Formats: sequence, structure tokens, C-alpha cells
Amino acid sequence: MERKVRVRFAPSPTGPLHIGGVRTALYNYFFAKQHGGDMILRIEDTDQTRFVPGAEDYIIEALTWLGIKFDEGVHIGGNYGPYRQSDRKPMYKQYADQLIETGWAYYAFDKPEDLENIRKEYESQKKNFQYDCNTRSAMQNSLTLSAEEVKRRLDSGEPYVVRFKFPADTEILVNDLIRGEVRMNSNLLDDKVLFKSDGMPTYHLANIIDDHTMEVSHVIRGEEWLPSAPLHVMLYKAFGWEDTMPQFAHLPLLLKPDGNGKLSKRDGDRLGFPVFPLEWHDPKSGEISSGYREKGYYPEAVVNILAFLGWNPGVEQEIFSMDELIKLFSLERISKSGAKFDVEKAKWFNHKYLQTKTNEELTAQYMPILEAKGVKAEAALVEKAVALTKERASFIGDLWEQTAFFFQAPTEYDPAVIKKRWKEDTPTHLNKIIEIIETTPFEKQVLHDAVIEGYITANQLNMGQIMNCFRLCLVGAAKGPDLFEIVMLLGKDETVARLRKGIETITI
RNA sequence: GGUCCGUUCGUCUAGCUGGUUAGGACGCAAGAUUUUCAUUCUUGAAAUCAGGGGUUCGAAUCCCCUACGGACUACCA
Repeated sequence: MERKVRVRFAPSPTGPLHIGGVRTALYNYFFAKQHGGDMILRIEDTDQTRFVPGAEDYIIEALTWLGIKFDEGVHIGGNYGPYRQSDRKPMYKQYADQLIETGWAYYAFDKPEDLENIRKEYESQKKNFQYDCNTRSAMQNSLTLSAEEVKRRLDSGEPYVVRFKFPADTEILVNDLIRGEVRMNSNLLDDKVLFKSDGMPTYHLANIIDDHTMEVSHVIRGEEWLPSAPLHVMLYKAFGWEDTMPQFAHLPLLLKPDGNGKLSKRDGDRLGFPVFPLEWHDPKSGEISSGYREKGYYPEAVVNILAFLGWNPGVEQEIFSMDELIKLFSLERISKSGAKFDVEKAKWFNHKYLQTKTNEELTAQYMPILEAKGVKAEAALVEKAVALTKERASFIGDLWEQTAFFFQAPTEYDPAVIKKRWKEDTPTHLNKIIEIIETTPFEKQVLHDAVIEGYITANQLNMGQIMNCFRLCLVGAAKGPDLFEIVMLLGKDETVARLRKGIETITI
């Protein structure tokens, strides 16, 4: 019964992937790699009406960015191709035909309008129409029509669909790796369309055929598929593929943090955090949705965040690399209930990852941001500023807020600080400090001692008051790292210039 | 409406085979440190384990019911 682990991630190219989908891909990847198995990327584009150009490339780029590597797939090929369902189109019909021959499916000629009318009629009676074992006898299909009539309609090119024929009153068991045994009675299930009138299979048919022919061993997908899992189980049975049926694991959903319901693509930026891994430019509306990458999240952080949304290793450590997650992951430890995304915790994860970066790396990431702000600065200087401030940043972009004053003299001074600290004799003291700076060797410790001990302490002055005003002139606010570090980075001339400007500009 | 799945601090969760002061993390609060802000450190508040019944000497942990939430209910995936 030992079978090679082969899992697939099978998105539809109907737009950008959202983080729920990314998490599904991630869990599949953890599972595959842990078992030395294969990870397959299959594109499920059987709905031609929902195709969105660029979506497939987006999906591949996003997964690549996150470090999810595939063994086979639409972008790299493999021995089980093609990996795009539209490219597999010719192979599906024979399977639909097979099910009709074996009595597991039937032709249905009901027009979409007819079905819609019936649904409306049922609705008006507060009932719900379902094409199933109770209603199919009243419909236009190969079960109710004579063989000649069916042949006539088929030959004349009348549009039809193929529907699955659920056997009556049969208990169907789905063995889910996360939820255990789930049972459903076939009487409640509807005769799903397997093959559409446009000649394409539906998800249900294509999915089973592809998973079977690609020798998929485990289907790890979102919980929204649980209700149709009995159909899939029955299809394996109908095809006689029960012995190699993959094992199912239905993942809990990622929920909207505000109200209710599952997170969806349409949530876009509404929730205060990106729902997409990468920024997405909608080709139709031109609308831009933000992405984790562009927001400054590191892919390792996103992987870590997503790994912990619905799964937990049971130890207190929370920061794990991809390799560690692959080792630790287990389907058994996936929670059963949906998880809400917490932006604050996500920020914390990114903060942790940012701290692990070297000053050189951070400087390299920060330089383009500085340039975009119109700042031209030496990398060496930027690196010093980064070293002083990185622990205060969660995202590379936060560094601007933390370091801008190194590159631009303040044009405004925080009124709250002026009110609290700036006194009538402040200019006198600051002028004295200018004098000290100009006459003392320009070294951090020497200057520090000269100002603090040699002036403030010696004259029994108010330390907080003098130092804060000093800072206010250099920074423009009561923030930033050690003041003498700032002085060293700014240099003697700039420090003095800013002090002079502050003295001139600030009035009580 | 029907079917299925779920329910431990605000959030993510530990707690798997019944006996814990129900643990951790994020966030929050306070204190310490600092010339400021932030960081960091310490401490704290925070879940009567959805509610109600059982079973048991003993239940968050097992069983049942109810409530609530969610998913699905297309010729979409």
C-alpha cells in the first residue's frame, strides 16, 4: 500500500491567488517535501468564461516568490502533462462516454433557461429545485427519452450536458484526514454536470481524471470542497479507480477578520491588509490591489505567518524556516475551525525576520526607497543609519520614518516638544553647545562627556530639557536613537547648522 | 430552507488516550531602562473552555441535545 506521495496545487486562472490559496499550496508543499514526494502545479481552466489574462503567470510568480518549488507543472512540464486542463480537453470526453456506457451518467438536454424557470417556480413555492434522483425523471434526459430520440437529438447537434447519476439511497463515506469520517446520503446529492455543452468537463470530472492519471496520492484542498467530496468519491468508484483513490484532507477556511465568511479575492484591500501575495493590476478594471511583497513583507515571513494560520506544531517556538516547517508539518495538527488573519501578528513576524537581515542587506533594500524619495546618500552613511534604527522597523519602508532626518534637515519642529521643553534660556544653552562642538574633538564619547558632564551636570542644568531641545533641532521631534550617534552621523557642520537654524526658527 | 463542517483569552493557538493555578504568542496595560521616541526586559489584565444535560470519585477533554458561526446547494472552481 506504499505509494509515492504526489500532491497537486490546482488553481483556476480567474484572477490573482489569494492568501487562502497560497496557504493551501504551502501545506501541499510541506506535505510533499516531508514525504519526499512530488508537487504538481495544474491549471484548472475549464471555465473559459472566467479566464483572466495574466492570472496564470501571476500564480507562478507568486509561488516562486514564496519559495514553493514544483516538481511538475504547467511552467516546467513533466511526465504527466499537459498540466493545463484546456490543453487536456481531448481526453475528457471518452471518460464521460465511459460513464454513460456503464450507467453512471446520462445525457441531459434541458436548456439553461428551462432549468432557471423550474428553479424560479420552486422558489416561489419556497422550495429548492435540485436535479437529482427525485426530479430527473421529469426532465429531458436520456433516462426519460427513448433511445431513438436521444440519438436523434445527439445527431442533430442539440446541445447537451452529461450528468452524474447518483444511485438512490446510498450512504457515501468520505474519509478525511483532518475531519475523520464524513457520511452523506446520495438522496440529498444532486446530479452534478460532469461535461458541459461547450465540450469542456466541469471541475468535478476533470479533477478526478487528472488526479487519477497524474497518480495523485493526496488531495489537500480548502473546506469549501467538502460538500462535493462524496461526488468525487463516487466518481472514483464509477471509474473503478477506488484502489488508487487519493486520500482527502480538507483545510479549514481563512476567514475575514471583521465580519463573517471566508476571505475572498473581492476583499482586496478593504480589510487593512493585502489578500494577495503580489500586487495585482486588474486587466479589466485597471484596479490595483496591494500585495505582501510590495508592502515589504519577506517571503519567509509570509510562509511562517500562513503556516501558523490553521496549523501549529505544539511547541512554543513560532519562528520557523521553510525547511523546519517541512520537517515539522503534519496533517493531524491542522485545526478544524477557520482562522482569522491578524495583521498585528503578521507585522510582528515580519519584524522578527527583518531583524535577522544584515545591515548590508537592509541597506541594499532601502537604497531604492531613498532614491524614490529623492534622497541621494552614500551607501556607507545609509548603512550606519540603518544599523541604528533597524530594530524599530517591521518593514523596510518603516526605515524612512526612522531615518529621514539623517538625510533631510527638519523643516518643522514638534510643537508639543517646544511647549514642554523650550524655555527662554534654551537658545543660550544651545549656543553654548555649539561652542563646545566646535572646540571639542569630534568623537562621540568625548563630545558626550563635554556636553553632559562638562556643561549640563557641571552647571546643574536640567538634563531632559537641554538634551530634548538639542534633539529637537537635529531631528524635529522627540524621537530617534542616541543623540550623539545622530551627531556623529550628521557631522560637525550639519549639526551646528541645524542647531543654529533651530535657535533662529523656534519661538515660544 | 436542506446537507455537511465547526465552537478554548480580542486574535492565532497548546491542551491529543479524562485529574493542569487551562499554557504560549500577537495585541493591550503597568513598571524598569533611556536625554526623547522606539526597541528591550519584567509584571499584569484577559477564556466559568458556546449553553444545557448526562457518564464518572473527577470532563475543556467521552456521549446527547440546543444555540451560534461557516461552507456548499451553477453547464464556477
